[in-house]
Amino acid sequence: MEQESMVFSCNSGGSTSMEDDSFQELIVAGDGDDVPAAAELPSSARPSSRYKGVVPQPNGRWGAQIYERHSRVWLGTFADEDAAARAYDVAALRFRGRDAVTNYNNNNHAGELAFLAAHSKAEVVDMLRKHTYDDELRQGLRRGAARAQPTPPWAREPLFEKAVTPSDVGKLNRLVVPKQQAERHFPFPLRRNTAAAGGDGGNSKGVLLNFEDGDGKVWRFRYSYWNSSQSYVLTKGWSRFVREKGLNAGDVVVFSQSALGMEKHLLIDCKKRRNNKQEVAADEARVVVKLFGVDIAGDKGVVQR
DNA sequence: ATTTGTGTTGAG
DNA sequence: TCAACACAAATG
Repeated sequence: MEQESMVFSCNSGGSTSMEDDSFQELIVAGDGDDVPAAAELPSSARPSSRYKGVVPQPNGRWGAQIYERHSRVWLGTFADEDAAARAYDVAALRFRGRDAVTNYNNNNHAGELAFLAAHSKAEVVDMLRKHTYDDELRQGLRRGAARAQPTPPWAREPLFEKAVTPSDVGKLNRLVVPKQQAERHFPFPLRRNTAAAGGDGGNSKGVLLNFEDGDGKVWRFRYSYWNSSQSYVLTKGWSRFVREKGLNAGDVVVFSQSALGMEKHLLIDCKKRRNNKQEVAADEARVVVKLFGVDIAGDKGVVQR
C-alpha cells in the first residue's frame, strides 16, 4: 500500500515522532453528549463541534482534522461527533506524543503507544480514514490465547542484556544473571537458600520462568539463587537453549518484556557475535543482493519516523 | 446525487 | 493552530 505521499499535502521535515514531546498536561475537553443530531440543519445554524479537531460536514456528518506544520491533515468523516473526536485523539497521540491535548481521557496504555510509535503517521491516518484503526490495534495487541505468535518487535521493551561467558555456554548448564539486573527485572524477592532455613519448601529451589524468543517459541528455565556463588542463575533448560541457538561465548542474550496489555511475560533473544564464517558468508550474500538494486531487506514502505 | 475533503479566510 | 464556510473533486 503506497501512502505517505498523498496523505500529506505539506510535510517535508517530517521528523516528529513520539520522542519529541514535552508539552502540557493531558487535558480533557469534551464531555457528555447532547447534539441535536438532527440531520440537515439550515447551514446557518449548523452546530459547531464541542470537540477539538472535529468539524461539521454539510450533510450532518462530522469530519476530523489535525494541523501539522501549517497544513491540515484530514482524518476522515464520521457519522458521530464523538467518533470523529476519538479519531482526532488517536492522531494527536501519534503526531504530538502522549502529552497531547485530547478530547477524551486517553487510557494511554503502553501497548497502544507502542503500536502507534510503530506505525508511520501516514499509516495511522490511513487507518483512521478507513475506520479501521480499532481493528488493527486490537489485532496488533491481542495475541493472547493464540499460540506460537511472536510478540511483535514494537511491543518488546528491553530489560537488559548480557554477553555470555565461556562458562555460560559451557557444560555447566547455567547462565549467571547479573545480580542487579536479576533483582530488578526478574521475579523478586526470590527466596534464597539459607543454611538456617534448611528445608524451606517454597522456591528455595528456584522458580520456573517462561521466556518467549523471537520466533514465538517458549523456553522454560529454572531461575534460582546459588548460595555457593552468591549469584542468580538460569539453570534447567538453559543448555538446550544454548545448543539450539548455537550460542557461543561473546554472543549476547537479550532479555525484554512484552508491552502488550496482558501479563507482561518475559522474552529472550540472542545476538550472535558477528565474526564467524557464516556471518561473513551472509554478508557477502547481502552485498550481492544489494548489487541487484534497491535494498530488499529493510522495512519497506514505511517512511518517516 | 451525494459525500468527501480541499481552498481559503480570519480569529486566537 | 484551528475552525467556519464555500465549493470543487471524488464516489456511487
